[in-house]
Amino acid sequence: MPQGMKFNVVYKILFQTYGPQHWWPASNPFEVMVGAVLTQNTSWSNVEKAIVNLKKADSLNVQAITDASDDQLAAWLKPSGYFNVKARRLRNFCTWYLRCGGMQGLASLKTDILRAELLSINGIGPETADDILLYAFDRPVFVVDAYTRRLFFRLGLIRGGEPYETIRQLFEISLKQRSGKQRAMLFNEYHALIVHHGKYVCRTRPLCAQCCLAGHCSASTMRP
DNA sequence: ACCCAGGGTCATA
DNA sequence: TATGACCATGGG
Repeated sequence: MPQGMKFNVVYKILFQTYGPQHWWPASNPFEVMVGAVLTQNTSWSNVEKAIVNLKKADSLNVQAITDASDDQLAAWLKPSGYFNVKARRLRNFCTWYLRCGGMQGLASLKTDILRAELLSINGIGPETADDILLYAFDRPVFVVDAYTRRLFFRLGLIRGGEPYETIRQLFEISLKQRSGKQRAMLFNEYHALIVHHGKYVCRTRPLCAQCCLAGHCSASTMRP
């Protein structure tokens, strides 16, 4: 079987195993963007606590975050870790968001331009930018994260150490034959499935057969 | 007590 | 280009 075809097969198996995931877990695009920054190298359960803090203060919006003091912002973000860094990154993001005219102005940009704009923000790297492009703007961009690298290394479809951009393009080239909207929907579900699967496999055995696909490993720390 | 999590920046070679 | 230090909380 051609290598490119295997990326389609893996999707099929994941979907048949776990079913649709309804991602991103957020109620609106701005909340997606905030969550994308807060979840950098951080478990989602910790991010949720910070999101709750912002909501309780009625501050999960550009204006409130922009108006808040550094100390106040850091206090809300505390449970998500790296709170001083993330407070600065969230502020950088909000400044950019307002300068670009909010969702209205940003939605009118072509994907390449929007991606370059996001990457110009200090604190927004490739994965965070792609989370935002895919889950807040419905753009057909594939998100590559640590789970993606681990799974596809185990499946023998990548070497694991490739640059982010190399792996992203591998997915986007292999997953073709669809319209932009259909691609966005596929990429959305695919990444969500990879993360879901990744939470239930072990991370200690580099080439654990149980962790490749279908079936959970006895060495997993998080069994369903 | 230790390991890790839905990364990114910056300094250094 | 490619490593390494650093950021910090909460759950297993």
